[in-house]
Amino acid sequence: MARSDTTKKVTRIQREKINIILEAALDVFSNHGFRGATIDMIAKQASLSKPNILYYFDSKDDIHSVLLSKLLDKWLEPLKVISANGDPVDEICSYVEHKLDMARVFPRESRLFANEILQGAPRIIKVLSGPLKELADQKAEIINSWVKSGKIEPINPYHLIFSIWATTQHYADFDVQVHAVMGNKNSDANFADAKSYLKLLFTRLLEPKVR
Amino acid sequence: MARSDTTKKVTRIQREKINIILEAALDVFSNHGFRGATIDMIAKQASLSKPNILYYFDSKDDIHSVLLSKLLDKWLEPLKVISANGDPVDEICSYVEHKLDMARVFPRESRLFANEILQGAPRIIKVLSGPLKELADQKAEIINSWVKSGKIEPINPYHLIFSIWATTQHYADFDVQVHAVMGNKNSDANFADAKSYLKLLFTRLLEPKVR
DNA sequence: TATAAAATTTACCAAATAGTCAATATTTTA
DNA sequence: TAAAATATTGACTATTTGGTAAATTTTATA
Repeated sequence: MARSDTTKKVTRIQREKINIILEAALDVFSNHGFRGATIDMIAKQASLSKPNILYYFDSKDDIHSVLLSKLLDKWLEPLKVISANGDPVDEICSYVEHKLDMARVFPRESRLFANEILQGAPRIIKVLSGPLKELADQKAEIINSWVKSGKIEPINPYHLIFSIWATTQHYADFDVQVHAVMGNKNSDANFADAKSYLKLLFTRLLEPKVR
Repeated sequence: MARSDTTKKVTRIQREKINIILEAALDVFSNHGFRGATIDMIAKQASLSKPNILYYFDSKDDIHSVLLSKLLDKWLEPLKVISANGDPVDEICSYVEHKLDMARVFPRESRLFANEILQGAPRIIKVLSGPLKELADQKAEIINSWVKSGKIEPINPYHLIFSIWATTQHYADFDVQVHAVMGNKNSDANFADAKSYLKLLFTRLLEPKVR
């Protein structure tokens, strides 16, 4: 059991070192995947010794789980914000914007998540088919109600959600490819372009046509 | 050097075993990533002994490179088909359809590619910034010409391409998440729904508006 | 400031894993 | 069918890696 797990109060050093380790581990896990990462790599990145890392965390798995569970809250949050009351196209576009900002600001978290899903999501499959599914179901219902009331064009709400996830996370998960294709262009300008493109994409899809 | 590398002619057994090994390796690499895969796993999947695998391939890296280079041809091909002469919306929709079919029929290849990109594309970065970029540039030019001639609405062609890649490959790379959210629904029906959704998405984006 | 608690390190171990090699078995061919 | 070429395997090595234990150093506290 790691030192920090005891019921005793957390010291200043524990707080600091745990943060340093998690920060380093996020770097390493997001760039190499779980199996590609080693405790030594994390230790080097954190400028700590390997046994010192294992003084704060039980195991490599332990560090990874802590990162994943911290991530999940952050990851599901933007979807929760979608409200049945707002203007449908605005609500969806805000969601797209929010998700793209996350990809820009938290690319490591996005890749950590992508790595986990790609390997079959062994550690978070229950969250996916539990809380995530419930949240998606709930928002799909809202979207369906917008369709029924004619506020947006008829679409499959689940595939709408998937396409938002896919297009936004792409800029974090596949950024190497994006940069290779776009050349050495300014990354911020690139994100700005992506944002207006995606807002257009989803606006055109949803905006009710004049009949 | 692997037996099969010599200049002598390839025997029946070599041809068969190499295929068996590559097939098994595709399974293992696509599900576990390069570092997560072991030669023992590939050997077990192929029903061969580990030294026997290494009789046909120099190393784990060697197997992986062969898979990657086989994949790249297949992966770039659909984009090549886009022609300046066809109807723009049809051309793009055919491409979307083609890419989605690839995700359905070759999910392992898609995940192999995704794994490689996620880890920074160390082995294929040159292909991305070389042939892939050139191909994308070429097709972007075609798309721009469509915009100029008013055949499609103005959009950034690179982000259009990215969004097609992202939305189609999502169904292979993130299929665990897709299935978790969609429940135990029939996978074929799911792909059919995705296809009509995506065709709608890109048609609405591109179709010139009546003015 | 002396003592207790916390933090860190050095030196390990055991398991996993990539890859080798020589011996053996099988297949092809002259 | 005998010899040559090819294919397969068991036993092995070296390295990497997750993790441990005990000794030492640093920090907090009475």
